[in-house]
Amino acid sequence: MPELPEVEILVRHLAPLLRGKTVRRVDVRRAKVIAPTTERALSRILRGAKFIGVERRGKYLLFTLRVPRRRNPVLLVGHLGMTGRIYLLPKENPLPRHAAVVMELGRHLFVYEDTRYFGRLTLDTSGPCRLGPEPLGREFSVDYFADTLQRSAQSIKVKLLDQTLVAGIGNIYASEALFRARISPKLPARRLARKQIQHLWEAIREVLKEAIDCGSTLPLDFSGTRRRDGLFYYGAAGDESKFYQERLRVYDRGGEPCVRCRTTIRRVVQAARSTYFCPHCQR
DNA sequence: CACCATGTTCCTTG
DNA sequence: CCAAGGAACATGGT
Repeated sequence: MPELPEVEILVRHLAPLLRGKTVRRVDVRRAKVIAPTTERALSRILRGAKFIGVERRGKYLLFTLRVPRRRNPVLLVGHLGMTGRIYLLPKENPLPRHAAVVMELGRHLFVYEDTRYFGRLTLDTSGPCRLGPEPLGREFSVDYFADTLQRSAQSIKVKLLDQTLVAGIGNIYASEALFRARISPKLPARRLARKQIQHLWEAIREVLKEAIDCGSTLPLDFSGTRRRDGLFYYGAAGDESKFYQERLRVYDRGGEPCVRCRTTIRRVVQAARSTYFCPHCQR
């Protein structure tokens, strides 16, 4: 899935394109992704609604729309799961096989496609309501981070994936941040020293900021017409994503030498997910 | 066929 | 009650 940086880049891309556009028609092709909203309800509320803005919260996309004859704007919540994509497609182009929700907007279609259908595009706001603070925001202080970590026996890697602790870190950036901070992913959260917590806090912010900077300087193509799909994250096709992948220091580098000490990078499984780390640099 | 995959939620076990 | 681990969700790539 896109983690925080990928969603941030997508939101920045979509915001100016969507602002002022009116939804003419809503086509739900996979009911699961709008649950618990029904197709009737989604269609009734969104038809005639106009996009005001798009924001990101953690890994969620928040679309705000003004609805005719309604006081308050409506919030449409998106989450890309592992394989979700959102882009505008010229009307004459064929729809992708796994188009889950399609909205007609003038000459373009708003397409939410998702091969595995793990993501969401819904009126249900409970997802983003459960999130912890933004890692790049004011609320995410070192003190808050330390207080929360001291109360958990969970391994620090698994803890970083807890979206109620801090929102937006996923499997890739959890490994990357721990490598940067030189902390073992297996260390129980409560056993981190204050200095390590400070380092990890900085590493998280640096890793995320650098990924956003990287994405915002690349010439991304969001057209969705194969090849480069605009999502520059790990696993995407195209030269840009290769360039991006090279920036990851440990993720998916099991068996390769550590860039700092040449020790072989190890892959371990924690909470059923892969973790990559350098057993020498990270103790 | 085997195993792996950017995420979240739910269930079981201890 | 809580934490931890695993399965489920669904599809595709290697």
